Amino acid sequence: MSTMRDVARQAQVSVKTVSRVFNDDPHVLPETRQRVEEALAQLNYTPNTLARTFRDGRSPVIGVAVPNIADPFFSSLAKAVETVAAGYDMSVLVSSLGPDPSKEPEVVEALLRRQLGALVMAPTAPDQSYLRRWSEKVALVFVDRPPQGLDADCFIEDDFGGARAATRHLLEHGHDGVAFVGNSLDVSTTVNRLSGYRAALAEAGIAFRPELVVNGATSREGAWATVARLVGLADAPTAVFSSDAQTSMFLVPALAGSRLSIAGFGDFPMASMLSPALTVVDQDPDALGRLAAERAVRRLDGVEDGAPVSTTLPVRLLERSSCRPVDLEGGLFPASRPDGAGTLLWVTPGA
Amino acid sequence: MSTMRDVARQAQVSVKTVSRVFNDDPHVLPETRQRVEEALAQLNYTPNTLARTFRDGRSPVIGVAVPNIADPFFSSLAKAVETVAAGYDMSVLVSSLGPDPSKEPEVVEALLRRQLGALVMAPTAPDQSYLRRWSEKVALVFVDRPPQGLDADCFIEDDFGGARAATRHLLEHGHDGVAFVGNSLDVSTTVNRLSGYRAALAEAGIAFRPELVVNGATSREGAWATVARLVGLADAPTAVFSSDAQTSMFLVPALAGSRLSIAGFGDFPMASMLSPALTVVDQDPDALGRLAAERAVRRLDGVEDGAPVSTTLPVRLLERSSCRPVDLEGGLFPASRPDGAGTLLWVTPGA
DNA sequence: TTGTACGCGTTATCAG
DNA sequence: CTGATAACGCGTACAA
Repeated sequence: MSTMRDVARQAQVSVKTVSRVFNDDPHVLPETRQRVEEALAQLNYTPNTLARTFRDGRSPVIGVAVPNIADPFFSSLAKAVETVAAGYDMSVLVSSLGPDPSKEPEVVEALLRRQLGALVMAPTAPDQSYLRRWSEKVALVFVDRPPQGLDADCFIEDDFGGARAATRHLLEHGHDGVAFVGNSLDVSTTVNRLSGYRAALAEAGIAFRPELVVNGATSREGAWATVARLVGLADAPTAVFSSDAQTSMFLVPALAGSRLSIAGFGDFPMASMLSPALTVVDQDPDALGRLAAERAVRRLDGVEDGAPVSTTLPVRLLERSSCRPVDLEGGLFPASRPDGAGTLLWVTPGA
Repeated sequence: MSTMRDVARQAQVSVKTVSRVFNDDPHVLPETRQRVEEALAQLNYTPNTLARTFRDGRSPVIGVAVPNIADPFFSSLAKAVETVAAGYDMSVLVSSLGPDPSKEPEVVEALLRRQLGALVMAPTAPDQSYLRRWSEKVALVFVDRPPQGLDADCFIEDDFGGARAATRHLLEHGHDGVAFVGNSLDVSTTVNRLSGYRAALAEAGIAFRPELVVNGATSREGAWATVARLVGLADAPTAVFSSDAQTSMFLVPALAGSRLSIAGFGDFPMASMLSPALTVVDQDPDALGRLAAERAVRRLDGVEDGAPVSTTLPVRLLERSSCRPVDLEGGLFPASRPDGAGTLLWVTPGA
C-alpha cells in the first residue's frame, strides 16, 4: 500500500503538497492538484490512520469495557456507543471484563495504553482509583455503576426506585413473603436494588427476613438450588424479586411449575413471550450508551469541561403477567398485552 | 505520562537501554538494569502502545464486522473472538455494518485503515472484491457467510443441511403446507436455507409453492403481516420454517394463538422457555468466533500460509415442543426437556 | 503556491 | 554491554 511519499515521487511534488491535496487544502494550484490527484488514484493511496493517530497522541477510538459483551444489556449499550462514535468517525474497542473483579485493572489498562480518546465503562471492581492517573488523558465515563475512589462522569439508572416499585407491586398482590435474588452484593447496583426492596417492605410494614435474600443464582444450577432452598423454607415466600436480567433468565426455568410470582429488574429479549410474561423494571441500555458516548465526545472536544456529573436515568415498571394475586387458585393470571410491551405501571418521578 | 526518554534521563542511560530493560533483553548489566528499573517505577512509565504499533505498521487488533452487534448471535461470536484475542494480547474493534448492504465497504475500509492485524467479518454486501487490495496486509476471515468475488478463509455453518432437517421434521409431523419465512434472499445463508427447505419438500414428494415463501418478517409489524397473509391463504400452511433467529423472535409473538407449528434456524436466549418451547437448528456462534479468530492469528503469525480454506461447521436439530402433529386437536404438545436444552434429533453428518 | 525541517514514541541497526 | 542514529507516515511551523 502506497504512502504519501510514493505519491509525491510519482507526482513530482513534495509530500506536503500531497498532504494538502488529500486534505482539500485550497492553497494548491489546480494543475498541481490535478497531477497529484492522478498519482493518488494510480497508486491507490490509502491513508494510514495509525500514523495520524500516533502523531496527535490520541486515537479516535472509544473504548467500551463491560462485564460481558454477550449480555444483551451490554451489547445494546455497546451498539449505542458505536452508533454515536460512527457519527464522529471514531471506532469502538470492546473488552469484556469477565466475572473476576480483580482482573478489571489489567484489562482496562491494556485498553488505555492504546491511547484511547475516551472510555465508557461499567465497572466490576470495588475500586477505580487506579484510573486517576489516566483521567487527565482520557475522557472517562461510567455507565450502569458509578466509580468508586474516583470522580468521573457517570450515567446510572434508578436502581432504588425501580426495585422499590417492583417489590411494592408484588406486595400489592398480597404477597408478604417476597424473596430477593441477585448476583452479588459487591455490585453497587445490586446493593441499591436491595435497598429499594427493603424500603418497599418497610413501607408496607413487613419485617425484613435475611433468609429471603439469596445471591448467586448466576447459573442454571445456582438458580435451581436457590429456588429449592426458598420453597423449602419453613415460612416459604410466595414471590420473588429478581435483581437483574441475567438472574431472571436463569430463574425463569427454575421457577416453572412452582407457584411463585416474579418480578425482575431488567427487561430482556423474549421476556414478554414467556409464560407467564415477565413483569419487569425496564431499563434503557440504548439511552445509557448514547448519553455516555455523547458526554465522552464532548469531553474530548473540550466542549464540556466542568466538574464530572452523575446522572440517574428513569426506569419504568412494566406489568405483564408474572405477578399473580397470592390467594389466586386457578391459572387466571392477568393477561399480557398482545404486543408484548407490557402495561406501564410506574416511572421514576421527574423523568 | 512519562516516555522512555524521561526514564532514560532519570536513569542516566540511553533510551535504547530503557527499551532493553523494559523488554527483558538479557544484554544489560545487572546494575544498569537496576537503575533503569528504579527510574521506570519512580516515573510510573507506561508504554505507548500506539507508538510501537505505528512502528511495526500493524496494530495488534482484530476487527470484528458483523451486521449487528446487538444481535445475540453476533455478540456471542464477538465475545469468542475477544477471548481468543486476549490470549494474544490483542484487542477487538467492533463495527456493526447495519441493515444497508451498500454501506459495507465504507464501514469496513474505515476499520481497515487502522492497520488491523486481522478482520473477522460476516458480510452483508453481495460482493467483497473491494477487499482484494487489503488481503495482502490483513488476515481476512469470513464467518457465517462466505465472501463473494474474493478468495479468503471462511467458517460457515451447515445451512442447507440444517434447514432440510428442520423442514423434514415438520413434514414428518404430517404438515404438508410448510411456509418459509426469512429475512432477505440477498443473504447467502437465507438462500442456502431455502435450498434445504426445498430439498426436504422434494424428498417428501411435496410440490414447492412460491406463495409460501415470505421474506421481510424483520420487524414486529412485518411478522404480524406475514402471519396474517399466510393464514389468509386459500390453502393455508399449518407450519412455518423460520430461516433465522431474528425472524423467529419476531414470529413467535405473531404466531401466539395461531395453531401453526414452527421450527427455526438459530437458537436464541429463552427460546427453550417459550410456550411452546421452540424447536430449532442450533448453531454455535462461539465456535465460529473462536475458530475464525484462531485462524486469523495463525495467518498473522505466518504459522499458516496455504490457500484459503472454507470450513463448514455442523449444526444440530434440537427438538423442543413447537412442532405438533398436524392432526392434533388438543394441547398435547410433546414435552420439552426440563433443562431447556431440547432433545438432540439430528446433527450434520461427519461432525 | 510550494517545500524543508522537525517531531510524535518506539525499536532495529550498527558502531563503539 | 551500551549508545547514537535512523526509520515508521503524517502534519505543523516556518521559509522560500
